[in-house]
Amino acid sequence: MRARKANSRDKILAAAADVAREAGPGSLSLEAVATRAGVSKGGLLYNFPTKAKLMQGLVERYLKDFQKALEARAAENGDESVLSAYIKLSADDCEQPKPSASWMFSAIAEDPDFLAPIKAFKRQLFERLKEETDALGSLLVCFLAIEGLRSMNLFDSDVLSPDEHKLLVAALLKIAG
Amino acid sequence: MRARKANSRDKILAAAADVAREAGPGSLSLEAVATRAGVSKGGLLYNFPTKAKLMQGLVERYLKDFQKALEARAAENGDESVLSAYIKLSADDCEQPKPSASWMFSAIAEDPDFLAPIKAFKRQLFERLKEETDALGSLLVCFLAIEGLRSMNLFDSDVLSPDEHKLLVAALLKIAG
DNA sequence: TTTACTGTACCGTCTGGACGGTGTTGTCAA
DNA sequence: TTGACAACACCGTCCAGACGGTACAGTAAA
Repeated sequence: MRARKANSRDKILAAAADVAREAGPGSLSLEAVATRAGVSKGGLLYNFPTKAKLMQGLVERYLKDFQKALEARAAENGDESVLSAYIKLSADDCEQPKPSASWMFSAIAEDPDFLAPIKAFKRQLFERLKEETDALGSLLVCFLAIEGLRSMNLFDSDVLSPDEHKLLVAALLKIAG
Repeated sequence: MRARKANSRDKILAAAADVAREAGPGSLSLEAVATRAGVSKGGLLYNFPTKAKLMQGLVERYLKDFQKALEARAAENGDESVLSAYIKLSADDCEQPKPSASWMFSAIAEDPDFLAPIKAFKRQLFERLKEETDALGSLLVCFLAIEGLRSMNLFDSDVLSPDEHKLLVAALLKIAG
């Protein structure tokens, strides 16, 4: 059934992210994912015919979720700018000490091109933010700082204390206006 | 001889970085590195007994070079702050479109712990910068923005135009005071 | 003689993927 | 209504190839 299939796909994608996070990005094997998802290797290959398709699925799901979350934030307070929504969303995302996206490293190791959709999305987001604001300098600083925050979270590099994290977000929101 | 050995080590490390950049971080095999370095596999294993030692060597060389470059920048203009030196150094580093450090992804794939020295160094640098300045908010924004710049360069994500790059650096230097 | 390799042969392990099955579900003619 | 059949979702096994690492014999310079 379609429902059954969709469930399996989601279970598998979640399992892949878990394996990458816990066993390390270099240990993301199909067998490990299958075991983790409670599916046989054959079943995994049925849903994702190749490892490349699995990676692609990971990227697509990530992008879809991110876009949805951003849209929800932006719509939540209609008066607030997209940049503010992006700042707050990223701040929340980066609160978890364990990076939820270490599967990205697996994808890069497999083939750096897998991240192309993410790069494209980011460019698009930047363009959208540029249209929104007239202070390009401030936007650049904010955008890059968020990028830095996400990067640190991804690398599991806990340089900032919680207080500093809050202070940074406040400063960015102030710059964003 | 020591000179001969040291040369071989450097050649091998450079070759490893090249292979990671050109063939992709997931294709960093000992054989590929040996071939690229113009060394036999036996010779490679003579200099780096395991792949882990090779990765470790890569990290150490990177850190040593970075520290030296930063110290040189800071000493160049004695009146200038370390933060300014860090900003300028990073801006220059990130001017090359091709990321010179994609070997980092290979190291992460092998074992995320390989990056521990880099994290420690970054924490240390942050502490040093905190001592230097009294405007913590500004420092946080600058530090994270640089982190974002480096991250984008590492991921080969060319979102910023050269003009925007310059504008950003100027804005950061202004914030840094 | 020691140092710093070269070159080759080889081993054990792991991995992606192909393949042939199996049960369950849906469809449709009789 | 029912029985045949097909599509779906998945299982379990097997295999060729790649990889890290070992072992060892040879060699050329210092």
